[in-house]
Amino acid sequence: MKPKITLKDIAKELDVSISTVSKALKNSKEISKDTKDRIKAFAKFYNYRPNNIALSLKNKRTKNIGVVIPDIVHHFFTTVFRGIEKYANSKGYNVIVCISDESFDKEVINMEMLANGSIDGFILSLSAETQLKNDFTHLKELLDQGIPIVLFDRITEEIDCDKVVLNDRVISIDAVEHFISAGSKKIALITTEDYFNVSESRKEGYLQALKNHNIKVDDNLILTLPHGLDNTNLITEFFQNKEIDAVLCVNEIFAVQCMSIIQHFGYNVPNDISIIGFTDGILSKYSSPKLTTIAQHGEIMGENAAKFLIDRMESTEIEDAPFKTKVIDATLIKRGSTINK
Amino acid sequence: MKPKITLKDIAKELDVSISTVSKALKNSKEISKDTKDRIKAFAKFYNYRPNNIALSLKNKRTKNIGVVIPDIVHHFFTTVFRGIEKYANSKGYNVIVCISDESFDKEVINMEMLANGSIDGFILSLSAETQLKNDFTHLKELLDQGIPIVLFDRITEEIDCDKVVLNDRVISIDAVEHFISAGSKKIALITTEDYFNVSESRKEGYLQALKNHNIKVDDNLILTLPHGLDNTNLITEFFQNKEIDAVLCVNEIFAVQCMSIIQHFGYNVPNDISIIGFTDGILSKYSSPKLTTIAQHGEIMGENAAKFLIDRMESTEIEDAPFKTKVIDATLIKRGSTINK
DNA sequence: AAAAGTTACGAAAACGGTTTCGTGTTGATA
DNA sequence: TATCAACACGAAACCGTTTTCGTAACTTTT
Repeated sequence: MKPKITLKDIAKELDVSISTVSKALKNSKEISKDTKDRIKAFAKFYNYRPNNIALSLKNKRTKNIGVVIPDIVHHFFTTVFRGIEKYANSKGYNVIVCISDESFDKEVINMEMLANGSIDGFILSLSAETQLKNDFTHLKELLDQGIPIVLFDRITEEIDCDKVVLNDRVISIDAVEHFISAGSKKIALITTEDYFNVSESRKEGYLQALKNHNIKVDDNLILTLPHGLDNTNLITEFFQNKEIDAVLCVNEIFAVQCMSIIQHFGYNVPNDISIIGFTDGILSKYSSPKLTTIAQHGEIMGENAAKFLIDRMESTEIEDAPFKTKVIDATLIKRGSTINK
Repeated sequence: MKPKITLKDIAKELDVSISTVSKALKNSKEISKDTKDRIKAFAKFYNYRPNNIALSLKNKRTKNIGVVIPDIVHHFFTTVFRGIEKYANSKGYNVIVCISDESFDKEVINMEMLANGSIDGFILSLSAETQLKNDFTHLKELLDQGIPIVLFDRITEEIDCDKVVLNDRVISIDAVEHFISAGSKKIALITTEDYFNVSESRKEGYLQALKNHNIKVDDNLILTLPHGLDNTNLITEFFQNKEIDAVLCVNEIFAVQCMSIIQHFGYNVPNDISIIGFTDGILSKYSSPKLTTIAQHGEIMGENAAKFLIDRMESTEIEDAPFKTKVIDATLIKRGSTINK
């Protein structure tokens, strides 16, 4: 066991001062070539590496980013996280993850914990509870302290900061129009309770598309599911005694559940009923038929969020740049669960 | 914008020394009640929180854990991670994640980066490349420096440290015996290349079970798939012109791919061919029929790994405790893809 | 009233770096 | 030979804590 070596150790061993060692290792021309060579050789031999903590304290920056997400066992968030990690790493940053578990308190506690010096900035997607409570004082306080925040996907208008979102509304219109162009008229929507701004936008898009094509909205064709339960029965019920020829689902789980139920009733997907889901995850790729889905490009969202944050943290401008919102274009990936002309 | 307040700020403002402030906030009885009250009130008002970095430097411990996993967009690893995060958080630790992306170099670089003071210990699952190269010098060096490491799932015998693994071999035997007890005789195995020790153990279990029941091993019934490609064609080919009545797959993707292909051939699952896969993820739950799977209890593995690490880091024993290996019992979850008596 | 013990606080070192500034020694210049 | 710049290095401050130790100013004991 050989403990980590410090500047002090090197200085003592070579009988020079700590400052000389520090300068030598940074190749300062204040130090003679001879001394530099001695010190460098010694440092290399003992595998000297500067202590990150000491550097953080000195530089008042940790090169750590805090990422707070509601869930990690979730395809979309993991892809976003991968994008964040990738970009951050390429810029020399490390990523500390906290999972809010959809809880307001956990979100607050974790962020306060990290804000006391552990990180230089946050990337965050709001927990369900936070969105429900509409309480963002914790975010405001952090911004007040000068800690930059980037919100993605589950954002709020209440907070002025950089944001990365999907064009949920527009892509929903596209999806519904994809149904319509194949002749569908009775288009259903399966969504979650509205306090998620993303669900809201998707519903808006759905309604807008119907309106654009003079299709009357039928509230019976909209199913709003509660959060976190097994919804199989509700969905089964929903499809009974209804004429439906297409379904837009706000996630791929609903989509694949629909598909099972529909097929179980003896209908054919896509010929009798077409399906589109959000999230181009593993379920969509391995179902049969494969699901037509809306790819959210989580990795790109993550990269963009990380870039926003790092740019802001590293900006030396006296005047802070205005906050930006980046809209990522979702893509409709046409596969076997829809009729694609 | 109100920047973070420090002990020094409080001291100057209240005209006392820094040490007095520090002691007062820790409720030291060296300080008079009057002074303590003044300082506490002031600190509370300005929302004073000690700086984590300064504490880390002083205490020589960061309360950060480094987690290095090959992939994050992967059900098993995310569940393990959730377990780690949960337990670590409950003990006041934060988690820094690095994704090795199955690359040896990334694994090495990330770990060396973090080892310079950023973390107190590692939890790690080896990258594919590392297992292939069989080069563990980076781990040995870290252990040499006194940094504790816990390995999970993708481990190696070469390194002496705490480990958390699944009883892959035994559960594979159980799975195959579940097939046999339903009358299956022609049992196939679909696995990945062998440098994953987990695949190896699963194959051993498969072979052992056949042996136990005097079933002759047929190499044609074992399909070894390369890593990272679309294997649909290989699997389709595999099933052609063969008598197979059961398939054990080392992951749920293979399992669900098999099921699609089998059903596409017009066979019934489970009546004609039964299927069992590893990983009780989203695919297994939402396929039809639902997959009989081997639940790996990732969350429990994660909790155990975190507990091992934190116990070791916090142990004050002079003599280090011997390294332990915790075997997590997998569970066979019987669902629709097998005949369950 | 002198000695001893409390009380309540401050000074300073330490953690491991970086960086500014000062300074003794050299060699070149006037 | 006195002056000055260049060179090569060290001292010390600083980042924000904790903690040991020293010490005035009282209070208590004898």
